Amino acid sequence: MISDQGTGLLILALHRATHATLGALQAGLADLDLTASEISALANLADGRARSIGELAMDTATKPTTLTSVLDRLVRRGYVVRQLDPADRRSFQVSLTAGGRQAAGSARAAVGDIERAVLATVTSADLAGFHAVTHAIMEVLR
Amino acid sequence: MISDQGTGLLILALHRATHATLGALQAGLADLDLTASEISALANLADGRARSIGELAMDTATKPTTLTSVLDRLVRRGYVVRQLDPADRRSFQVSLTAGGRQAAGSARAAVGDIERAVLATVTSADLAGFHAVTHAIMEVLR
DNA sequence: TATTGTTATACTCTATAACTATA
DNA sequence: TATAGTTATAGAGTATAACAATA
Repeated sequence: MISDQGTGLLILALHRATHATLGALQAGLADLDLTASEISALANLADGRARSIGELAMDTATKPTTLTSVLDRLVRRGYVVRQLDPADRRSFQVSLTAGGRQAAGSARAAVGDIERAVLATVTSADLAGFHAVTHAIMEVLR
Repeated sequence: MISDQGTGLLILALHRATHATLGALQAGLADLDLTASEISALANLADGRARSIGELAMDTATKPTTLTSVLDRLVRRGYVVRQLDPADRRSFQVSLTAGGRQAAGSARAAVGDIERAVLATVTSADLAGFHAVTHAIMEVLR
């Protein structure tokens, strides 16, 4: 049943779910000692595609200035590398190292574990609706 | 179309949408000079119901220790009050002041503005699906 | 001139552990 | 003993503005 018509409950539910998943991910990946932002960066990079800082900032909905320190830590731990983009030497291409691929795999797996548990209890129409709403949010705020 | 089956894309989409709305809310409420956590606390209290710190922590999916400083600032600005719960004097009842009701109303309105724009572009089945998924997330992580 | 990303700075968010008061 | 919330502490997230290098 639909009970909110612009009351803000949709956004509050969104935020609650996000906070809850971030907390669970940090707990589930406690042995890797990763912060929420580090998990988010790794989970996004887990597809193996190299990205500029700006692209990664868009993917994680953060700002480049935030990513600087997140990436500094991931570089220090040997999980990612920054390589100058030959095509635009103002910009870096960020990619995973071999060790980083393993950590990113764990992050993506932990995210996937939560997701599978959720998918087991909703219909595919529900899932499609969820994606439609999050997509609409990004469009509205674009 | 449904393209993810436990790949983690659902959770990544959730986090992106949250970050995007928090950024937009802070920008839209710039004249009130509120942080994301303050907006979240006010938006939750906007229904007028007094809550214990623990309840508010559950509503916002944060920890009581985080709320201490958030509430300190809101108290200092005259938006909320902490009153000892006579029924359990270890605990506080947090509620809005008159000024706080106004600020909370603005926060809830800003949240509602985004929500209405989103609702205008999705079906009610999509919305129901969204709620089913966020609810399932909270259940899975409970 | 505009853009990419970093640096510097100043707050805010967050967790853990220790603590106080109450149950 | 257990629970509600605060305090202390330390590290991480965030924004803004200034900056360097490149386009």
